[in-house]
Amino acid sequence: MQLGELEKLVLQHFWNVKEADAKQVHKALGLARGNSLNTIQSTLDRLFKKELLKRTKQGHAYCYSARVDREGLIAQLISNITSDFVEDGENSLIAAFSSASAQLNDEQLDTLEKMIEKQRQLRKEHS
Amino acid sequence: MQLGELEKLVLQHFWNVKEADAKQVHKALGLARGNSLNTIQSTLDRLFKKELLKRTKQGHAYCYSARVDREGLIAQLISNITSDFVEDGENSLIAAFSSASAQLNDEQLDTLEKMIEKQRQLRKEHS
DNA sequence: CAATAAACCGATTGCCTATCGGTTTTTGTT
DNA sequence: AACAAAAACCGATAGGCAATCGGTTTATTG
Repeated sequence: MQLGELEKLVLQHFWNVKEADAKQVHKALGLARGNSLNTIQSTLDRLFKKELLKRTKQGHAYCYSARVDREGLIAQLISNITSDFVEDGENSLIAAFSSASAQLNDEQLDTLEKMIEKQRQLRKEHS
Repeated sequence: MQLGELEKLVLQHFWNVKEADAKQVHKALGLARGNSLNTIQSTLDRLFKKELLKRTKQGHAYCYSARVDREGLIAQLISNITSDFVEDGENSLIAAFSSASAQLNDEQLDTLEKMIEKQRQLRKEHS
């Protein structure tokens, strides 16, 4: 799945603002870039069709919000882009991690390990 | 950097065969797909320009070989695709790892940790 | 210095994002 | 119910890139 520049901006916006309709997104992003409201609408629609945003009719306008969080999208993008190069189609994310870890130096491996610990910790707290 | 289907196939080929010229790649991949030799040449050239293959004049023909290994390419793709969504421009690979790890379950975190250990082990052996 | 093989150039197609104008549909109001 | 305003929807265009090749130029080699 290919993401254009505007699409990325819009996604980032929805990781900050819970929800918004086309007009609001236009005001927040489009005006500064000189986009028409229509351009914003098309982009929202494309992201909806890609299942990255969800929407509900709120009165007259669609109200959009993120369907995936930042972490989820990143994981999905990694899987997509690397799935052709890794075995284990079941879990191309793990496989990609594994491959990419070869590029890290010792210090970075440490960092990564700490992140794993932090993840585990987060989960304990949440349960 | 966007990779097409044929480009991916060609890259994979060069992770198996050290080096080859256009004619050989054509024989190995192109014929089965019904590609002309020219199509293969264009693709090799595009990959060369993307700095994913290197080449040297060998007699009359260019002899191509991989410029990045599988792990390096995967790491690069991850960095490219995620750099717009992660802080730490210095190290979008680590940042991407960190983000994506939120998507893994406990078992997968274990797996990942074992991979890190394996990496460390490999390095000890190599030194 | 020919003959041949490969590189190089340019054109076309197809797919996708970005971009809008214009038309249709919906909604809230009188 | 009729209408005005707002939003959705449709269709068209432009631009970028991979894929695809035909044809021309250049280079190699006997």
